[in-house]
Amino acid sequence: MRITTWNVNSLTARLQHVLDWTKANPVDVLCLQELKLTDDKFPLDVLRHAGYQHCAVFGQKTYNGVAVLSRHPVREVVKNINGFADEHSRLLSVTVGAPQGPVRVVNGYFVNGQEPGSEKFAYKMKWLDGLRAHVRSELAANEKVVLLGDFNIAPEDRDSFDPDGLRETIHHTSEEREHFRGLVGLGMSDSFRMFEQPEKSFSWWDYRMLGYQKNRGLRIDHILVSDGVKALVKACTIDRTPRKWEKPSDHAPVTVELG
DNA sequence: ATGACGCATCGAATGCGA
Repeated sequence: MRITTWNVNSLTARLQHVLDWTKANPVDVLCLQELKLTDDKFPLDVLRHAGYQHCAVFGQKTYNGVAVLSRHPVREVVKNINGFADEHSRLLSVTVGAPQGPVRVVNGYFVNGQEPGSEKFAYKMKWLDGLRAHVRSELAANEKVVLLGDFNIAPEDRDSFDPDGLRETIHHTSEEREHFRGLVGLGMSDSFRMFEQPEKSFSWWDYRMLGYQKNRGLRIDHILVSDGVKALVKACTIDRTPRKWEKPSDHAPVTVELG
């Protein structure tokens, strides 16, 4: 069973990439972020035809928007963070009826935050407070929990192409990293770091100034797993292939394989 | 400090991303 997270930066602009990628990589569950479309514009029929019979969608016009595409039934769909009023569509929690037993999948498009000290950064911190409480309750209620998505946090220096030059800038601040460790502290593991990985492994590269060609990137897309999932994890990989295609998303898909 | 690139918005210039 494979579960993938991919920030597509507009599903409308990236639909063909999603179809091409899933044809080559028919993962069981595909979690998307930054749909940038409303629910009524979601290409449900096309994705069903591609094998994703069970879709949960939480869209928004122009910005944000998340979805879970699944080959197995999904149930108990929850939009956004319980008890946290939010104008944005950023979090979608579903239970996937997997062959190995139910897996609670929490798909997030975390707040960017723009700049430390800004209002948007304060919103990011509040959102992360709410998320931690949300994940704590999911862990209390479910043995198998997967928290994945675009975290907009580079957890460690090795997750950035320029950790010294970018120290305490957005995605690199101590507060953001403390929040990442807080999520891990609830009893979750960064599946990517369970395995030996190439140096300078990133999941996002700036469109500008040949960011991808120079591998000036960040690892900000993550898959965290609860202890009940950890024992099943066989691999976690970033697929840079679609980043080389014409008109790519600036993010690459990240996939965890469960045995 | 600014812009660089891409996407969305009713039609051009701007906001936003990371």
